[in-house]
Amino acid sequence: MARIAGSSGPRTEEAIRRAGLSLIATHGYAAMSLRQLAAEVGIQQGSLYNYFRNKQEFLFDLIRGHMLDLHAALDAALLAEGSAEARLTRFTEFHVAYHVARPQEVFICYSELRSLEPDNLAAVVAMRRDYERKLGDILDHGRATGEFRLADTRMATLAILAMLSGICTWYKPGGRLSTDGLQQIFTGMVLALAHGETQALAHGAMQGEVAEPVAVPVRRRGPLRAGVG
Amino acid sequence: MARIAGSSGPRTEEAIRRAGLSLIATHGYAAMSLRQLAAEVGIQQGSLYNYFRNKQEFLFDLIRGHMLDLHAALDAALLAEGSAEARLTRFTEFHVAYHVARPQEVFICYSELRSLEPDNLAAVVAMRRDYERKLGDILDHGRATGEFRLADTRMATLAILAMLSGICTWYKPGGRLSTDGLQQIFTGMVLALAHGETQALAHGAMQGEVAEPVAVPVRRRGPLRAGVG
Amino acid sequence: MARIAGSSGPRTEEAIRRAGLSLIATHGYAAMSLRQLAAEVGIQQGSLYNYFRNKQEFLFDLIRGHMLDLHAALDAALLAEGSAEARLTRFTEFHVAYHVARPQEVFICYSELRSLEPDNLAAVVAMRRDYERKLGDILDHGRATGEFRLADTRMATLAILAMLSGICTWYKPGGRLSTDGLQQIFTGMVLALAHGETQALAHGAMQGEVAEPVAVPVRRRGPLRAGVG
Amino acid sequence: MARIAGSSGPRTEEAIRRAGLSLIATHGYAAMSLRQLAAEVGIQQGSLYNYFRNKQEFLFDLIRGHMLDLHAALDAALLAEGSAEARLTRFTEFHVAYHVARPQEVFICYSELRSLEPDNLAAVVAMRRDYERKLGDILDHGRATGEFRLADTRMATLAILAMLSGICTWYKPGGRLSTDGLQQIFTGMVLALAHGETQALAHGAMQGEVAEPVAVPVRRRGPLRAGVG
DNA sequence: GATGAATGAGCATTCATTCAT
DNA sequence: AATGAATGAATGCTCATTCAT
Repeated sequence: MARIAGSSGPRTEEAIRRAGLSLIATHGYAAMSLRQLAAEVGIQQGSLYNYFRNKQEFLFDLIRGHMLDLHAALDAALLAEGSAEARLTRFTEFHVAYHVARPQEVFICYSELRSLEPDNLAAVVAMRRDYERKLGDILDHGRATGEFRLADTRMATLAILAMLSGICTWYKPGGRLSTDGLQQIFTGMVLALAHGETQALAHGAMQGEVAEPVAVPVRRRGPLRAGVG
Repeated sequence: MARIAGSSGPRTEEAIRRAGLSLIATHGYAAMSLRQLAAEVGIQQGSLYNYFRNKQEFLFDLIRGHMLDLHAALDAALLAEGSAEARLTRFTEFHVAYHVARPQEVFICYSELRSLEPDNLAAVVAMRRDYERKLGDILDHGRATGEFRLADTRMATLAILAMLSGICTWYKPGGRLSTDGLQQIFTGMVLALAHGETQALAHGAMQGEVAEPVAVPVRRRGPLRAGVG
Repeated sequence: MARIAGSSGPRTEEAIRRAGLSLIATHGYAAMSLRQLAAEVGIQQGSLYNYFRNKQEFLFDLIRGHMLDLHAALDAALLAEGSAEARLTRFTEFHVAYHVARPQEVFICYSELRSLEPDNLAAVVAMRRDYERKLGDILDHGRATGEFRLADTRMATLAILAMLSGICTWYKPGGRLSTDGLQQIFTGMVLALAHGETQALAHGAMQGEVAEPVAVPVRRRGPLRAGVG
Repeated sequence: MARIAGSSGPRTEEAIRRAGLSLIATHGYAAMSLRQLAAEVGIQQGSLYNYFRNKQEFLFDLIRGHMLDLHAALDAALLAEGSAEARLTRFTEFHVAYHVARPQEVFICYSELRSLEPDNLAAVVAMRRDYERKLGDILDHGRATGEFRLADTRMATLAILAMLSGICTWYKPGGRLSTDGLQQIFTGMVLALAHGETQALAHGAMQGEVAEPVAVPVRRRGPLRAGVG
């Protein structure tokens, strides 16, 4: 009943954020119940509503908060001027480090966009577009200076981001590779991608001429329920 | 009551699969209700159970069916022998074509793994690992023959798959680029990545020596509910 | 689980309506929980939603259904032509009989208007206005023919309806007076009211001149919590 | 935290009473939440409990307080002796004036009786019966002196109170009629009702003999959910 | 006198699922 | 193969109330 001795708003709030992050990353927003969340935190369900107005707002706060942090950290990392290559390296190292440091937040920022209501989604998508643009600017600049040879910088932007962001789907702390190791390997791949396209395109074109078209079955055969009538 | 004139199993089954695919891709498995699904198909909720034993089995059937198709189609595409480069090109073209042709199925195969119950998950993960291995083998082979210069073929496997699979998150039919165009651009990037690593690693190493460590904020400041308390 | 042998939609629906009517009349719409309603009917809460879309719709259906009945029955009762006095007698007898026959429905039609959402409220208020107009027309007609002497037919309409409708707040079947008795007594009062105004107005005016103004305290003194500080 | 500069008990108490009155009159006791009440007053929910022990006590205080005022004011209004007719006129003028002056309090005294717990209800019902008796005594006295011709003074008491109390359901300040106007019109109707019954009864009896019985449908036909199967 | 954080029960509503018809 | 009525548990959320500060 009533306020528990020693209870304190900020502590509870932090616990809610942490538990929510973990539950959403594990089960997904729709599958996480506020009962679970409250239990994880060790409070009653109703008490959650001292910290957010509803479940959707909670999700939005988590995602928006993370995006703000991400932007601020990226801006700090890119502060120092340099060549496009230097900047791309910087970007990659930053992105890898960030994904390794906060994989859950990063993950839900991708996976739970669909759970955002239209207005909230619009706000987040705008922030994401800004982030993409920062990478896109580096690539455009590098192509202009001749440092990079890219057929399509928009595609390259999306490809690099997908490649780097994939890290958070399989990275586990204490794995085979350290953050440093990951940074080096991924920087290598990103720079190769950015530099080498001319040569690669040649290959691609060559192949394109000779290759038979790839067959993609449009429909599966057989009943939905395998093994049943 | 009872069977409506003209109703027919196979037609209904196909409608259920199609509607389910679309609903799960849009809202997610947990957020899709069987009410919605039945309404979309134009039948009563109870009738769905003539086509699957429960919601989980429905999801598993969709994912498993797709994985079977994917493997069969990939094997067909890779039948012709060739250099590692030729095979990587083939793989990339296939993967892009498949993702463009069936983006929803591909998408839920990634996004709804967490909604699978343990046994079902294990089965799907095994199939996915097979798929990854097929790409991994190409990369390993190419490195052995000296065609590719890759620091870490496992990382490269994951990176390439992430890059290519990202397509289904933004691809819309009728966009700026045709399937052909996408295939060429992505083949270019993948080959560049596979070929160019040595040179790139040099850059990475150079940067690595000088660069200040990237700062990643571990915690956000400020209250959960922005603008309040 | 599932359908109980012998269960049947129409029977359940009727039971829900009857139980709902009684619960709303007794406790009020806001204070009636759907748990209570389901328990009264002997089904699970969720099953209620086979019969209405939500609580508000249930209330609206009850009220609207009753209003439709009321209008149909009044029209039938007033079919026979006659003098204004005959019609007013008919109206009164009908209204009393109806209130005595279905006191709960009548009661919630007055008391739960405030629980209706704006659109539903508008629909009901329109029907009520029609009903009032039917009485108003009788009074206007009677004043035009000289049968009635009324200072203000609108006020008389409201006064007569309030007087008659009050019956459902205290009427209990099996009380001192039969329906017939009530009809006669209330017809007498209504006709007296309608006929006698001239004479009465004279009194009113006389009193009005001499009477001291009535003092109405605008505010109570003393603390809210009697007996506490 | 703690006490805000300038806050003061009596001012807050008055604000709570006023806001509560308005909220209960508008939405009903059960539908008014203490959240709403606190928000209206501009304090936190918990602070309300400095002014009442619980929600029920708050309602009871409002109703009881109003009934005390009502009695005191009526007694003052009826102090002067006079004929039954003079006293009935006085009563009517007073009742109308009071309802016009404090429509919300009057309204909840009728509409929220059902929300009172048994003991509180008993106390209020007793006060109300006293009030009715004061009118009943006037009518009985008038019938004894031959001033009034009433078939049933108990019914007349209830009818007159219902008629007059109905005012608070439609009265809006600034309407077509002033308080004076309303007093005159309603006094006219009440006196007509009290005087005229003999003549009216004759009519009623006449009608009663000839009239066909009024048909009251006991049950509505058709489904609960209009327009659906 | 007021706050803010908490409680625990209760709310209307939705869920996947069942099964007699 | 389909329906419609049912279940029982769960959902997100609100409620009146408490009390250390």
